[in-house]
Amino acid sequence: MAGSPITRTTYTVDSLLAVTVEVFNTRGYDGTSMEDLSRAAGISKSSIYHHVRGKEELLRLAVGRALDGLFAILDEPPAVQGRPVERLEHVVRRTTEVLLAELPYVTLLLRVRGNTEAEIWALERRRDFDHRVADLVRAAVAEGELRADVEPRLATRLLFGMINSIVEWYRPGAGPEAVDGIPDAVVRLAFAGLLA
Amino acid sequence: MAGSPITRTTYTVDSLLAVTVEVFNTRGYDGTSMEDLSRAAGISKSSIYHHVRGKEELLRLAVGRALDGLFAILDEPPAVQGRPVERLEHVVRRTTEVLLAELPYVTLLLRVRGNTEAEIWALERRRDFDHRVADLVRAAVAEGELRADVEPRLATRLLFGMINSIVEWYRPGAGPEAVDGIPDAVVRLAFAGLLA
DNA sequence: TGTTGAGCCGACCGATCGTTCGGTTACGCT
DNA sequence: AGCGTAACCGAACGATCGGTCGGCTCAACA
Repeated sequence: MAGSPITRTTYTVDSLLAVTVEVFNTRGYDGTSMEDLSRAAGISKSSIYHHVRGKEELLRLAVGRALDGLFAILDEPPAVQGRPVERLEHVVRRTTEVLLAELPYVTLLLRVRGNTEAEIWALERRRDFDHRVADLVRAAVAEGELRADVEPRLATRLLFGMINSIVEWYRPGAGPEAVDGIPDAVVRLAFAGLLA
Repeated sequence: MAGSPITRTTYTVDSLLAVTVEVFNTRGYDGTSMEDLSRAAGISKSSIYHHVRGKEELLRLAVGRALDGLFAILDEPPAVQGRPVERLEHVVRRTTEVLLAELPYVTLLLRVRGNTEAEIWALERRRDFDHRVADLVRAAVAEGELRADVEPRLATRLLFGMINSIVEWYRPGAGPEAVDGIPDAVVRLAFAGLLA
């Protein structure tokens, strides 16, 4: 009932967004001009305005997609039932997986600083996500499952700082097997540390 | 032989740089106009060009300062002698301390993406730093002091991703005692993990 | 006290910014 | 075949960009 089964040469909002996010991530949002986008998309600058209201809407759509993926994790069954430490491990592993699956969108999300209205909205949703994870860490500490000599809020920040830093260096390419090792490594280092 | 001992109301390159870096960090480098800088510094736009060649030189000076602080760590005695795992722990702790001490400059450094010449130069120096730390991790693994089931390069990236993420949330204010806890927490989580 | 230059200024430059607008093309539907 | 409109275009808009220029001010010094 949707798109034609034949060749598709025209842009949808989604396919335009995919091109846009790549440019945003390499040039930076402020460093990207609408002409940069038009050149990357292969259509004229003014044609972009046929699909979206403007530059900031492209940003809002992109970070919204990343946030939707991350928040969906918190509603997955293993994230809402069981021992807190196991729920936390699930969230940690799945967050890493979603970050890798939606890499360009999450990358853009993590670079938002809050200068425009869309960015402030994204920061608020991110903070909400962080708070819900911090609650999980607190619960695990209360159960005696996690060390109590590091503040839960601080531990949460460092933990997700580690996960989020993946966007700084990971580039897909080799194959799907390269991805699989990363969530495991994250969970191991996060819970058991570097020491042998 | 240097500056007059009396009141100083005029700008030096350093004091101008301090103002500049704050603006760069809140607005972003591309999002900061020279008029933004002139407004924050309280002098006219053209006066800035009396102190520096232009916008990019301000960026180069700022990230250079951050890099100098980080590289100095690798030359400290505890970083060059002793068991690899102890040398690594020293580098981890000191990197966290330098990051906190030079917070605005390191923050700016970590946001560089490599679009201008100054940014490419900064990225190259960062990569050099990372490689030297990764060598340390490899040495510790070879000695059997660190777990061997996570690739040294990956472990290094995640470890320093955790440290570097501090710039995303830490804001000085409360007092010096708030800072002291962070390097300890980083070392504990990095080497021993979250588990109780 | 006359001179010098560091420090600063307003006015202005060409280029580029995000956006708008009127108009053209070509495909889907009847 | 003919119509409607999604998709696209070139040209231009005012605003703002980073940077330049000639000149002003005033403290330091000979």
